[in-house]
Amino acid sequence: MTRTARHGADGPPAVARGRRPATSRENVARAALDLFNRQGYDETTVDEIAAAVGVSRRTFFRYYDSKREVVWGEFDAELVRLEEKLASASTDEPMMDVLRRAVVATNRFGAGELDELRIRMGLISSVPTLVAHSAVRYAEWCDVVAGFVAGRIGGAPDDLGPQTVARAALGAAMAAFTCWARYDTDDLTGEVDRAFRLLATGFDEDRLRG
Amino acid sequence: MTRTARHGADGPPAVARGRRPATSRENVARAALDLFNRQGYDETTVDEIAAAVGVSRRTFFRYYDSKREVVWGEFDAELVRLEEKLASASTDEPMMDVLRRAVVATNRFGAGELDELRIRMGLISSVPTLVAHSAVRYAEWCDVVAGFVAGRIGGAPDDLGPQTVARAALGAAMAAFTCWARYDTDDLTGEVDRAFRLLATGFDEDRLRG
DNA sequence: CAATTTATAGCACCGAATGCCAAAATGGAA
DNA sequence: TTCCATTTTGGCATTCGGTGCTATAAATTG
Repeated sequence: MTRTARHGADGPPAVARGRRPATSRENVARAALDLFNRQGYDETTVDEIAAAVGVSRRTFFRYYDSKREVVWGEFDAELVRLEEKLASASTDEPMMDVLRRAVVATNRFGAGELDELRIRMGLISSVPTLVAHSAVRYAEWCDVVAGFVAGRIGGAPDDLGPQTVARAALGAAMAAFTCWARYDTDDLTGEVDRAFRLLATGFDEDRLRG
Repeated sequence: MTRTARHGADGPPAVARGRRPATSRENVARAALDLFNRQGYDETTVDEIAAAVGVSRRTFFRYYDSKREVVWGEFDAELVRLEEKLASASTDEPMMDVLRRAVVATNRFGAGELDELRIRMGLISSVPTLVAHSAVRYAEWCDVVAGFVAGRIGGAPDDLGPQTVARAALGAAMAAFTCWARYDTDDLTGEVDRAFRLLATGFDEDRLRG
């Protein structure tokens, strides 16, 4: 991260020296998502976003490293929360239960955030460029889960066991998210919960039908 | 696919009219992989690949739609084989057993192919651009599996059940592949088999340790 | 006012990718 | 052989995302 203190979450407020920022990450994201939503992701150029915000193209790239990153918002923070939940869980609770509850917990959103989240997830799961980029972001998510699993069963996070669990868990989470984003169900956490319960039963065919 | 008959697999041989191709997909792939392997993917420009093959940059893009596609070789054909295996399986055999055996079967490679495959998989799982693109390719794989699962348990391929199984299965396959590509084990199918058995037992903790 | 700090704008540049058109190379028919 | 249809190639212009560099604008502090 080469981002300045202004964009980060930590550090003292540090009274504003120097020139004031012309906008904010939130502002840029709002303008960009609005354009993506109206005219499509690929049909929206960085120049247009910058113009909509009222800054230069070069400045856009100081707020977001790339056009695709805009859609991901503050995903980093969610990763940290997941890691904390997993680390603080009781070692008595079965591994897959801990995992399910942690993923469910990190994906609770207020009613006000759901609309924007649905737009974001709809884009991420349908625009090829963003589908592609999601693999990079989700790899970080996988690393967190693999680390947790390795801690539980022993061995390295890169071993087959932890890797299989982590990537399969990611698959379950992605399935829940895309189903939620596409259909009208408001119950995101419910979908996540169901997906992880299916996963933990080894995809029992009767349960899948039920 | 806007590719000409020459590159496709079907249609009559159709005696060569017109100008002869200056090279072939295989040729381009060999030259490209060699360069990727020696100097890195990002450090290799399309111009270099084209020069190595002895064609123009523009012609390179007639053999492969993009630089990243080169690494994927003839992945399409493998998809077709997977679909056939799944469709021809006995309906008596448990779903997850069918799936495991089909994936194992479509990933048997001769000793001569393994070295190149390891290079391909090493790139796919380590170069960010290719990690990203893998999501697009693997989405097609998921569609095949989700279709199979939906056929077994009823409902639409887009429903939560089939999507969860398909994406989790993909995760297991990816875990097996990356572990195989990184370590020295020559037993690719063994890794795939193990990953899918873990998946089908719901990640039993004892089995994971064993 | 001057010095320092921070953010911005603008420019040049690179590489991937696409559309377009002319030229080369081949086989077949007149 | 000559002409034509066919197919591939090559080169050019263009678009777009992304990066490095530099000058400048705006703000606080002394």
